[in-house]
Amino acid sequence: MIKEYNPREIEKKWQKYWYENKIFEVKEDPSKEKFYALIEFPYPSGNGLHVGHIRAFSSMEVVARMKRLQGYNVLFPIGYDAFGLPTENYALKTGQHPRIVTDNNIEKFEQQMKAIGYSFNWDRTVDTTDEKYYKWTQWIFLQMFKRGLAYKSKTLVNFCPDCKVVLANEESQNGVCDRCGSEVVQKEKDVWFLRIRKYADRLLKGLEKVDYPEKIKVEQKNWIGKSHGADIKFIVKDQNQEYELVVYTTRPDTIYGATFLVVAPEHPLIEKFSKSIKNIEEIKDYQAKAKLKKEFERVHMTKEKSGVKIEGISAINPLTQKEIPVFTADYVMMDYGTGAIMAVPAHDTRDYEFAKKYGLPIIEVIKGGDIEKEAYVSKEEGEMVNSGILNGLQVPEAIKKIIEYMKEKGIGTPKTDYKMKDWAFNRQRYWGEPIPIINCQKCGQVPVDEKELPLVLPPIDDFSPSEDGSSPLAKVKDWVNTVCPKCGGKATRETDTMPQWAGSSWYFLRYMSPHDDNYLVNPEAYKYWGQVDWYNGGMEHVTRHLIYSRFWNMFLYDIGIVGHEEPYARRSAQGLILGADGEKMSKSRNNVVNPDDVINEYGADVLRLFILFIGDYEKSAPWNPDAIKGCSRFLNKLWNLMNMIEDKKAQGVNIDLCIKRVQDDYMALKFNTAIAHVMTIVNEIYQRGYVTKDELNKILLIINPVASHITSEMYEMINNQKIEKASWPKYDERNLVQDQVEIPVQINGKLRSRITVSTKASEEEALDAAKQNTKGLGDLTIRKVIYVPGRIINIIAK
RNA sequence: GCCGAAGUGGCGGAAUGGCAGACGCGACGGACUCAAAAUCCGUUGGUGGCAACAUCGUGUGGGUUCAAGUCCCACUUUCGGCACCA
Repeated sequence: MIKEYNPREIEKKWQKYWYENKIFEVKEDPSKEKFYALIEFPYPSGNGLHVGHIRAFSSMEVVARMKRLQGYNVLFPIGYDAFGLPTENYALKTGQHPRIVTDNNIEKFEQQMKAIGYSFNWDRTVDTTDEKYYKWTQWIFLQMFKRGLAYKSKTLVNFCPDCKVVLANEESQNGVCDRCGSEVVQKEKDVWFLRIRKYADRLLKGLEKVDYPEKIKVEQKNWIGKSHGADIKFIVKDQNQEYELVVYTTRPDTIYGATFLVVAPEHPLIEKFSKSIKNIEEIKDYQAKAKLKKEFERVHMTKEKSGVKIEGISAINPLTQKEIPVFTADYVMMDYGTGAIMAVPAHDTRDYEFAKKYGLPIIEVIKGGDIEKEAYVSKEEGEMVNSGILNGLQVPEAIKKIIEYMKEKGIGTPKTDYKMKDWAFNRQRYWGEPIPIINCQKCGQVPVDEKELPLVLPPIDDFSPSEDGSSPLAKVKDWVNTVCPKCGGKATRETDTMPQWAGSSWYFLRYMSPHDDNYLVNPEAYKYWGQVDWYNGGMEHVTRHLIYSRFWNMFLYDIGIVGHEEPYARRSAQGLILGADGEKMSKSRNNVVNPDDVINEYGADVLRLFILFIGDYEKSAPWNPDAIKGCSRFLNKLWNLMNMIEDKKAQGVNIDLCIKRVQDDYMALKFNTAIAHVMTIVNEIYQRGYVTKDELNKILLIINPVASHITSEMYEMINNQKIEKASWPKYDERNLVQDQVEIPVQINGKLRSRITVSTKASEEEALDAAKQNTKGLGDLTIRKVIYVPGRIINIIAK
C-alpha cells in the first residue's frame, strides 16, 4: 500500500525544489522554439492575492506547463504594476513611505504565488516603481515628446475634490471618481497629453491581424469610435461682420434640412460676437450653468434638452442660402467634432427633441419615416426630397454627391473623426514616474538629458496633495528648482507624475531582458522572444490598458525598438469569480474568499484544479465552497491509482482520445471540460479495476499543468525520475475512433433502440442490425433511411 | 437608446445539426462504524408504470430539416460594454 496523499507535505517539497533549483528559468535558446505566455501583472495591493488573480494566472500557467512538456522554451514572467493611488493613500494613512508599503505588498504577493506553485520566471520579476525600470518609462516619454506626441494643453479636466487629482475620462465614468467614489467636478488645468489619436487608424487596422475574441475587438472599435463625415462651413454674421463657422456632421446629405445651428457653450464663437449678442447676459448665465454641471448630469440629462438662442446673430445655410438661427446648448460637446453642429431635426433624434421644445421648423429631406412622430435617422434607406440637387437620390448616393459638390464649391471637406480623445497623461500625486521635463522661462519645455535618467522621485515626508490640486512634488523646492539643460538658466521641474497606465504599457518588453541597463529591451533578446504569443487578462482592461500598450508598442515599432507592430498575437480574458451569493466579491458584501484558507484546508493543487473546473473560463462563475470537495476527492482518487498498477493489457479505456481532448481543450481555454475528461478516464479505470504504468504516466502528464505538485510526486514515486524530464504524451490517431460503436436507432426521428455496429458498416448492415434489435420495425413500410456511420440511423417509415 | 453575450436539472455546468443533461456538487439508498465524520458502492430531469417501457422536456411563439439546445425570423428576460459622439 502506498502512503496517504498529504498535500501539505508534497507541495512544500516541490515548491522548494522548483524555486531553489530554478527549474522554470529560461535563456534564449535558438535550438528550441519559443513560447511567450503573459498574464497581466498584478497591482500589489495590501489585500494580497484575490481568487480572481488565481483564475487569471492559472490559465497561462496551464498553457506554459503544457508547452514546456511539449518541448517549447517558455517565457512566463511575473512582475508588479506598483505605482498608484491605493498604495499612496495607504502610506498617507499609516505614515509609512510608499516604497516600504510597496515592498511589503510585493513580498506578500510573491509568497502567496509561490504557495500556489506557479511556474513563473522569478528571476525576471519586474517592478514598475524600480528606478531601473521607470528609467525606461521616462525614456519612452521623452522619445514621444521629441516627436511631438506629448504636449501640454489647457483643458477642462475631471477633478476629484477628494483625491485632489485630475482624472482621465476613463477614471471618472458616470461622473464619480473610480478610486474613491466622490463626485467629479470640472476644472481648468494645464496638463500633459499623448497624441494617441494620431494612432487611431492604425489601432483599428491592427485588430485585423491579431487573434482577439470578437467581443474585445468590438469594444476597442467602439472605444476608438471612428466616424466618417464632413466639415461644412456656415457663414455666421451680425450687422457688421461675418465669421466662418465650421460644423462637423456625418450626414452631409441632410444639409437641406438644417434649420438651425448649435454650438457648445464653450465655443469661441460666443466670445467673438459678444458685443453684438443682445442676450449676452442670458448666454453667460447658461455658460456658467453648463460649466458647473458635472459630466454625470450632462450625460444623464437626456430627458430634457436645454439651450439658449443667440440673439443678434444668424447663419446662412450654404445650400439653401436661407438665414437660420444659432443656438448654444450643452448637448453639443466642445471636444468632439468642431464643437458646433448643423441641426437637422427631421433626421436626428436630439435635434428633433430640441426643435420640438423650442418650436423650430422641421423639414423632411428623406422620405421613409413619419416626422410628425419622430426623427427618421436611417443612413441606408430613403429617397431625398426638398433637397435641390439631391432630389430623387437614395441616401448613400446623396452622401457621395453632396460631398463632391461641396468640395467643388469650397463649402465643405470630408473628414474622419474619433470618439477617442488624446490620453491625459498626468497625475498630481507622488507615487508615480516623474515626468522628465524642465520648464525654462527662456527655452520653454526642455527634456531632461537622457543620460540623467532615471529622474528619481525625491525623498519626501508629506505626500498629501495640495489644495489647488498640484502634486506633492511641488513642495520639494530643492528638487523643483534646477537649471535649464539648454541655456543653463534658472528653471523648474515638471511636478506632475505619470498615470498608472504608463508603466504597464511596455512591461512585456522588459521581461525579455529585465537586467539589461543599456537597453529598454535587448535587441538579441527581442529577436528571440519577439511577440507575446498569448496574453490573458481581465475584460476591464481591454479598452484602456490594452489600447494604451498597443499604442506604445506601435510607437516603439516606429522608432525601431521593436519588430512587431502588434505586441500580442493572441489575447483572452477570464470571467469574474463571484461570491457564493452570486454577487461580485466585495468587502462590504462580506463574500470575499481568501485563497490562503483554501490552500490551508485542501492544498494548492485543489485550489488550482477547482478554480479551473468552476465553469466556462470566459464567463463569470460563483464560488461554490461545496464543489471544492469534489476536486479534493478527485486528487485522492488519482493518488490511489498507484495502488492499482498492474502489468496487464491496456484495453477498454481510450487514453489516446483523452490526451487529444485535454490538449485541445487547454488551448481553447476549456479547462473545465479538460479536467472533466481526466476525471472520466480515472472513473473508467476504477471501473476496470487496474491501471497500466504507461496509462498512469500519461494521465499524470496531461493533468500536470493543472495539479502540478501531486503529479510531480507521483511521477517520481513511480518512475524514480522528475516529471519535467518527460515529454507530453503523443496520441495514436488510429485509436481516436473506436471500431465498434453503439449508435441510436430512430424511427421517424424518435429514439427506439440502440445497436452496436462497426463505424465502417454499410447502410444495409446497419439497417439489418436495426431490424433485429428494434421491436415492430419489421412490420413497417420503410420509405427512407438516413444513416450517418458511427453516429445515427434514422428510419422514416409508416 | 445603440452594440455585444447569454437563458439547459435542486446548483456549477457538458453537448462538429445526430442518444440532451458529460464531469462535479447536492440529495436519496447502501457498506464500513458502538455512533458520527471521512471514505467507498449504487440511484438521481419531470410524469405514469412492479417492470420492460411510454410520455413530456433546453426562456416564449413561429419556421427550415429525416433530425434543432444548436440554423432562420419575431418576442422576452438577464448580464456586460458604450452612451446627447452630431
